[in-house]
Amino acid sequence: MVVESLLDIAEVAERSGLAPSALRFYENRGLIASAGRNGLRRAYRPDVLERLALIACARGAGFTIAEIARFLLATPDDTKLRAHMAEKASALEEDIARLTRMRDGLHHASTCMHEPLVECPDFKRTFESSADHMRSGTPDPSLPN
Amino acid sequence: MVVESLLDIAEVAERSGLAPSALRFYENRGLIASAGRNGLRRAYRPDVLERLALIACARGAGFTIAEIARFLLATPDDTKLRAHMAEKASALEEDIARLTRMRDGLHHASTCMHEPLVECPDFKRTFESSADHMRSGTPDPSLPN
DNA sequence: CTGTGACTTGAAGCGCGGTTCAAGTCAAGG
DNA sequence: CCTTGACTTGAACCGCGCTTCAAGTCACAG
Repeated sequence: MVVESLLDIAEVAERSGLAPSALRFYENRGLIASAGRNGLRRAYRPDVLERLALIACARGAGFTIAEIARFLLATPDDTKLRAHMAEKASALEEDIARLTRMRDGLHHASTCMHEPLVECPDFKRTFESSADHMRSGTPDPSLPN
Repeated sequence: MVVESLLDIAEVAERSGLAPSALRFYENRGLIASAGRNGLRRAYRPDVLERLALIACARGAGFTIAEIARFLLATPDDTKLRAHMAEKASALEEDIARLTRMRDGLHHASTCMHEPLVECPDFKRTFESSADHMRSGTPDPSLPN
């Protein structure tokens, strides 16, 4: 018999809302580890759920599986990784700003009466700064041929 | 002869920062329209740049190409779509909250001295509410790239 | 007329994040 | 013993958002 306090993969799947295939996939990629087997079945320590919550959040924040794997191995002396994290944090800052603008734009869009919607000046204004970012580094000043 | 004020695909590509292949792809999917040809070459009206900014923003906010296509066809009487937009707006609200939490977590992580980082209680606390969200079952949204 | 060279097309390929599938293994039950 | 049924594996496949490729077409220079 195997230790009792461990969770079967099926149970972890149910409680985490992830498919068993996803759990195996994560294990394969080094995001989680199984603590043993019960016959063929993977058995996980309960704290895997906590880790899965973290992974879900990171995924939601746009991190790739590979990045998350690296972050999970972090130790205090890994200064490179720390720098990387700080970098990511400020990237998130920008993402948050973008999403906020988008939210406001959508909010307006859902009640605006312009036809078509795309031509609504208020709606357009939402994206002015994004357009600026696009124009960074354009050598050509004038339009017509 | 073709109208003069139009932009060649190459110019649009340069000014938008997108690859020509991406522009063709978008056109193929109905996100943008070319206003004519100059020989074989697509010619775009200048306002396509504005639209591309909008598309970039929407993409960044996690909308799929197909969704964006639908949104761009919106008219004021399309109440279904309006509802959909409002829905998306509040989904963004959640995304923003999640990203904010993640940013704070990363911020702390980049200076925390726990070994391993994953065991830091402060860091963990960042994800408590996410864990709750897992138990209530959620069809995980995903962000790009 | 013949390059040249940037475009055109549709189709195939890629990286990501998984899911699905075929085939195999195990523990328990009859 | 044999069956059942949930798991195991590696490999193939999927949808997305493009990119790349092969082959073709065009305008213009010489």
